[in-house]
Amino acid sequence: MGEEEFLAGYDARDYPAVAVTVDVVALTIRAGRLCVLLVERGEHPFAGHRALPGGFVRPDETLDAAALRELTEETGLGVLERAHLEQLKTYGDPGRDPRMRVLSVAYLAFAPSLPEARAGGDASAAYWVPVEEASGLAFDHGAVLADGLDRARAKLEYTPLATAFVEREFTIGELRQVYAAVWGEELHAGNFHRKVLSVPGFVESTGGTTAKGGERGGPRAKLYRAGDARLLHPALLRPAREDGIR
Amino acid sequence: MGEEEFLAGYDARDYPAVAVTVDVVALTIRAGRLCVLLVERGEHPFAGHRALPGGFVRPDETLDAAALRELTEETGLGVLERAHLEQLKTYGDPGRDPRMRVLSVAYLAFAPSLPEARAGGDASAAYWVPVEEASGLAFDHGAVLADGLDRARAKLEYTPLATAFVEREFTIGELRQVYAAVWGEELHAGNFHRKVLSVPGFVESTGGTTAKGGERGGPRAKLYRAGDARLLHPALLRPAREDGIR
DNA sequence: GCAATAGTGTCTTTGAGACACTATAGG
DNA sequence: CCTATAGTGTCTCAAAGACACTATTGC
Repeated sequence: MGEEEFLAGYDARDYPAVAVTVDVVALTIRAGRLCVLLVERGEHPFAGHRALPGGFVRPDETLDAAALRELTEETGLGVLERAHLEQLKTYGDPGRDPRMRVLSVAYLAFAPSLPEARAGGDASAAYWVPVEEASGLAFDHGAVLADGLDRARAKLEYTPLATAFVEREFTIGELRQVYAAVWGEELHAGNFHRKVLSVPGFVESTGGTTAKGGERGGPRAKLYRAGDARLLHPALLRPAREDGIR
Repeated sequence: MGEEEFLAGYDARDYPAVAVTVDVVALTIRAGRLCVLLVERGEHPFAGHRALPGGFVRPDETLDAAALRELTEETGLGVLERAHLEQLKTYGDPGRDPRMRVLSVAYLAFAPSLPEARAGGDASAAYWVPVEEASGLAFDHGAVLADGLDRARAKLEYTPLATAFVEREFTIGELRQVYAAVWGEELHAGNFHRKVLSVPGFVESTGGTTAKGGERGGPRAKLYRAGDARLLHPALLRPAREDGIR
C-alpha cells in the first residue's frame, strides 16, 4: 500500500475524539500589583465560576493564533502589538473537564497596564484580579496559574521580558516596580539602577526625561526603551531562598 | 439548564476530531557523545523514515503516563527508575501530520547510558543516534529535537539533572563528561571539580573510590551520588556566547 | 523645610576562570 | 619513565550587595 492510498483510506473518526482548548495566563501590573486576567464563565461547565480566558481551537488555526485570538477577545486589540505571548504547558489529565477528554494548551502573556478588560467569547465578564486573590478557579486553572507565575518569575531573571509590562518608554524606577510586583519583594533602588544599565542590550536611553518628577517629589527620571538583547548576561538573579532549592 | 442536564445532552462528536500523540526526545550519553533515541517508522505516514519514538495517547491515560509507556516500549524497563522525564512543548500546526489534525505533546527524557534500544509499537527498529547525525526526521521532529536540546543544555546550568545521565554512583570526571557532551565543549577539569563540590546539595560523597584508575593511568577517583538539591545555587553557567544573546 | 526619588561612589564578599602544581595510577 | 587523570592552591577579575551620599523635585 503506497502512502497516497493509505491516506485515502484513512478515517479520522477511527480515533477517539479529543477536544483541544487554549487557556491564557495573561499577566499585567496594575497599581503596583501583579494581576491576572480572569473571566466569569457564562456557560457550563463551571458556569458562574472564575476561570482563565480560553476556548476551543478552531480547525486550521495554529495554537499560537488561537491563544492570540482568545486574548484579543477579552482585552481588545492594541495590546497585542506590545504583549509577549509564549506557550506554557499542556494539561490533559482525563477528567479535568467533565464533558469529555479536553486537552488544554496553556499560554503565558505579559501585557502593559490596561484600562479594563471586557467580556467576550463565552465569558459573561472579564476583569483583572491580583494574583493573590485568584483562588477557586474552574477546572485545573489554579495549577495552570501557579505554573505560569513560576515561569514568569524565572523569566524575569534571564530575559528582558520585564519590559513587556511597561510602556514603550519607561524609567528605571518603573522597571524596578515590575520586578518588585512579580517577585513580591522590594529591590534596592540604587543597585538595581546600576545593574540594569550594566547589562548589555537590556535598555537603551531615549535621551529624554519624564515631564514631571514623582508624585511625591523627586528629580525627573531619564527615559529608556527596550534594547535588543534576548537574554540578560549577566542575569538579574533573585536572592536565593533556601526553600525551593531542596 | 442545570449542569447535570447540560452534560447529559453533550455530544463529543459535535467537536472536530483532533488526535493526540506524545513524542519523546530521549537523550543519553554513549561513548562521550550525546545521543537521541530514534525509531524507524514501520507504518504510514513517513514509513521508512526516522522519527522520535511516540504514539497516540490512549483514552483515560495521562499524558505523563503515555510518554513513560512510549519510552518503555523502545528501551525496556529498568531505565525508567532512574530516568528523568518532563514535558517539553506541544506542537499542533495544522498540516504537520498529513492524516488529520494531530497534536503532539513532546516530552524530554534523560537516561543513563543503555546497552541498545529495541523495536516496539509501530516502529520497525530503534537505535541511539548521535544528535549531530539526527537529520531528516519525519513530521516536525527536527524542530522538536532542536527544542529539546535547547532545554537540556539550559537545564544542566541550573538543575542537577546531569546526574540523570550517569550511574547511581559516579565520579566528578564522569559528571564533567556529561556536561562536555551536552554542551559540546570541554570544561576545565580543576575548576569544574571545585565548582561541583562547592554547590550545596549537588553531589554527596559515598566514601568509596573507583576500583581502578583511569584506562590510561591516573589515581582512583572518589565516588559520589546525587544530592538533595533541586536547583543549583550558584548555577553552573556556560560561557556566554555573543550569538544567541541578541 | 521636608519627604521622596534619581542616580552615583565606594567598599566588601563571593564566585568564575586561568594557571600552576602535586599525587597517583596504568602501561 | 612517561602519560594521563584526580584533586588542590593561588591569583585575578567580574559582579552582587550593603551603605552612604548628592541632587532634584513636589508639597
